[in-house]
Amino acid sequence: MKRTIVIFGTISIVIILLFQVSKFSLMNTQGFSDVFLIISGILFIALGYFITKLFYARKHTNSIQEIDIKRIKELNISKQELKVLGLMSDGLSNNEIAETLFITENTVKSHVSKILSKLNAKRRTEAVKIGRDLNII
Amino acid sequence: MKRTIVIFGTISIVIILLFQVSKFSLMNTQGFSDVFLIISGILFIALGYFITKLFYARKHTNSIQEIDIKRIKELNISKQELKVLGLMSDGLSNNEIAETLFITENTVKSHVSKILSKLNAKRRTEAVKIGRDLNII
DNA sequence: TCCAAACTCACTCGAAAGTATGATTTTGAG
DNA sequence: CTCAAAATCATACTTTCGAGTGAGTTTGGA
Repeated sequence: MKRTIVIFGTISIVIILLFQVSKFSLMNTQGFSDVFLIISGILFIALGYFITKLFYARKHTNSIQEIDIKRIKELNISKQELKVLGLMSDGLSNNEIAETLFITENTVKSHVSKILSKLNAKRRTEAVKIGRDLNII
Repeated sequence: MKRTIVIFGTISIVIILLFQVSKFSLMNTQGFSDVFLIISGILFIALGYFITKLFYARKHTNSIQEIDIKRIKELNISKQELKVLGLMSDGLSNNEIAETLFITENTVKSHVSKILSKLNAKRRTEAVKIGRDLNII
């Protein structure tokens, strides 16, 4: 918020200054100067460039997919289930997941089953895909 | 290539036109006009905006991980195997893959087996993970 | 404290997945 | 045209998954 205000304030000031400088230059010079016009144009283009870059940078960092906690809660997926899902997406077998989490394979199986039903998936590969698409993993 | 030339040509023309219009307007008007200056500035800013957006769009599509054809050849993965791998990563079963590609499940199995050995994976989920990491899918 | 949800585990059974081997047909590059 | 690689399919066998059911234990919040 604060940052937004500072940035937009700065931009506004720069624009106003640009216009003022432009006006003075044009008014005080009798012989009109091509060079000035070109410089002025370039400055404005540069301004457009920075503004656009700013917005793009913002959008970009936002789209670097952070895990969607809200959706996890909506789907009623528990902590342990999420861990299991993550290990599934790493390509581990039920047995390997069991060893990683210090639980039995049977327990892993029951977690997996619940994950599949909650994500509406038929297979673990599908669950992983859905999990990825929903930004859950 | 062609597209690049067209785009840059267009931009060049627009810029030149803008400068010409600016010059004429300023020379023919005795009383200097604020309105004109503002419009001119906005136009230039818009130009900067479009140019920047163009470059960003290009960079962006490039950074959206294009498939690494070189590595596919290094790993000696064939076309059909790649298709199968892609369908695996979509969470399809061997049977579904078979129906999608109009081949039998047995054939799919042999493809999958080859993929697993080529990617050094023990399971299809692992193969998918490796494939993703290597930008093969 | 009490309870629902989460976590844990087990057992069975059927369905997928994966291995191994071998054989035939297509295809593409030289 | 030729030949190797790719693609196709099959059969038999093993392993892993996943469904379904049931039940004991933890845990966090009202």
